[in-house]
Amino acid sequence: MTDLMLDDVDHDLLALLQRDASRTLRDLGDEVGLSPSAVLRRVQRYRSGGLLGHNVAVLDPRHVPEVILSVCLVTIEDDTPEEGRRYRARLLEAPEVQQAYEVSGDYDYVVVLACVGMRHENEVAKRLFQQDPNVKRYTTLFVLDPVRTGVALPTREPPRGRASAEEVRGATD
Amino acid sequence: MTDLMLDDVDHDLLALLQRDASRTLRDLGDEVGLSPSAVLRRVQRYRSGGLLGHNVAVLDPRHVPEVILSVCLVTIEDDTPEEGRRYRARLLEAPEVQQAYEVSGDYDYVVVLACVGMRHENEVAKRLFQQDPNVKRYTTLFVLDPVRTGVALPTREPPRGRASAEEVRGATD
DNA sequence: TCTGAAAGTTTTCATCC
DNA sequence: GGATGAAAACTTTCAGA
Repeated sequence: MTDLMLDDVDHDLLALLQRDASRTLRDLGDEVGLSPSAVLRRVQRYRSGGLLGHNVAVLDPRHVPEVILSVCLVTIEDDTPEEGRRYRARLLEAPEVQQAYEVSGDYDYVVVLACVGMRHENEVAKRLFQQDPNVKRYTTLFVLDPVRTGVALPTREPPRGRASAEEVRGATD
Repeated sequence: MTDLMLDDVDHDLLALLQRDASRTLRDLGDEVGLSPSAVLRRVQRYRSGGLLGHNVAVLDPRHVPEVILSVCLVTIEDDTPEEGRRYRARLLEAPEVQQAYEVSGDYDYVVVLACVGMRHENEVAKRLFQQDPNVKRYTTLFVLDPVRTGVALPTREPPRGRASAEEVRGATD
């Protein structure tokens, strides 16, 4: 799939949608200088190009009772492509894996778990890390404060200067 | 603020909204066995209780040209409450900080950066980590593969069994 | 607290620029 | 590509149970 060509209005729209996807087409159009239907056409283009996925509701982790976030740093035993593929499949099977990244550097995977209560957290960590034949070692960092959570991505390097600082800020500040 | 009381329907609705917040009230109501207006009343309750925040559009990082995700493990110099507060404020000023967690264990903060191109990444890491007076040391783990990204939270411990495995899965699988 | 219907908006699409 | 306007669909409110 070839990358979509994005102009300035596209970058602005994508930043706005990542902050609040519930705004109306008219509202968005007013902000970027387009009619509602022109906004819709662009949004449909992002979707069919695979750039824009679903809209999701964001919960505030501080308001979910007993929620425990933890960051697990994982070193795996056997880094063949095939074993890697299988390990990633096991991670994806677990709904508690909120995020998983294959990384370069001192570890092989960074996995963020979202669990309800310590019992749950331990059970999941045991299954995914302690008992997994492909994990050499791992460390758990428990989250004391989720300073910021979000999945907003910049679509271009922000211009230097204060005016653009808000552009890609996540929705859960 | 006191926690909201959530029944089974609430847990189901919250899981559905975290997967796809664009579904209609009628559609959601059909799935959980309520009328559209009953669903609306519950959603409004989550919002006013602070549990449910904005809806956000999720981009696929693999489709954003030049996007670089990196996980930075940070050890800080001076862990007084006041210095910690100031450091978190500096992190929150940077739009490139997609996620930041204060953690217990081998490091003090885990920071996920989302940047456009290596030049941008280096510039941000220099500012937030190398040049920050409160950072003792840090390591950068570059993301080779974003196996899963998302912010879905479970609101209750999932029952054991295959039926519930999809319940809280993120929207970007 | 729910249902069901009415009123007000929004999304969507055909058409023209 | 974008604007306009009409039709369809959705959200929101409220009366009644």
